[in-house]
Amino acid sequence: MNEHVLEMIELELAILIRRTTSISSHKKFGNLDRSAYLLLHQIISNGAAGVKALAGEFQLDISTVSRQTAALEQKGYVYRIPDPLDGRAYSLQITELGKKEYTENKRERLTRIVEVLESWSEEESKVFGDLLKKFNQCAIQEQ
Amino acid sequence: MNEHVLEMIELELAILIRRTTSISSHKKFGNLDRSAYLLLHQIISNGAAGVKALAGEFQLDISTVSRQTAALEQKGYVYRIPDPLDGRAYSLQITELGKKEYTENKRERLTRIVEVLESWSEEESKVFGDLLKKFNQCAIQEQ
DNA sequence: ACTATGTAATTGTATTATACAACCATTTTC
DNA sequence: GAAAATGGTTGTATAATACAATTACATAGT
Repeated sequence: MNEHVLEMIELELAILIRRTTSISSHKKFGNLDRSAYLLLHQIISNGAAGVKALAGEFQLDISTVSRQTAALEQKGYVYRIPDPLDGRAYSLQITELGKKEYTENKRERLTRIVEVLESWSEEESKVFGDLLKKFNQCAIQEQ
Repeated sequence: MNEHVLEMIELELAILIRRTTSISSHKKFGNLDRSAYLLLHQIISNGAAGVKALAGEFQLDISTVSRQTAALEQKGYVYRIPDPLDGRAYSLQITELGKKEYTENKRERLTRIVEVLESWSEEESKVFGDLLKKFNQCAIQEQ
């Protein structure tokens, strides 16, 4: 593989992440930080899940996700369903309010993306999306 | 623009950033966190620069970069050159040790990228790199 | 059946990256 | 030359995270 291409990917990823994280932390997008947003996404699209499963999904420590989900519950975005087979466990289910907040947030994020991609062709955007998705999938298979 | 494509990009970017930041902070790559790595990159490829310029480049607060560069100096990766025309200012220049550390770190990062892109064609990788770069450029023009 | 060990989750504590505000020392402007 | 602006540092607060200890329940081995 061409070294130059790899270097470009490596550098641009680093830059992307640097810039995006400095925007998103502290000046959080709407009401939800990135963690909260993705937790809600996960619960909405893959159904109720426990803390452990969510932590695994994002490669975060369970304690971190425990606090994050507690915050979501406190805001009324999710609620707990005790696991009928296991007295220790429960799963987190989305509420209407949570769905609303997620959708609102997603709209804001999309607006931002649209601005950035203003000058892109449909084709180019599609390729970019596909490759990002593929990259994420490949990345999770590693490690 | 097709809504579905935008949603995919938005989601995959969020996932990418979530995963990558949880890997890189706390389990930092080698000796350099992402900030330090990009600061060294910037100094190496664009020459000596002051704290303010570096902060602008990464959209970080000056105080943050001041501390980060102080840490780099303390480790011997950069040194200060007082600005001959302005007694308040100076620029940060890379040292041999800094260059070495950067190169070493870059190699580790590349190794990781190579693993992820193992199954990708050269062509696909190139397109991905180009689009990432374009995305970053477009993103900086906004905002 | 009882004890061991394992496991889902929470809570305590420490660290790190960050921002904002106050400040210091110069430089520029009027 | 005084006032305002500027480059940089330091104090302080916050947020996200990890790791360790703990709690409460579950499972396995004898």
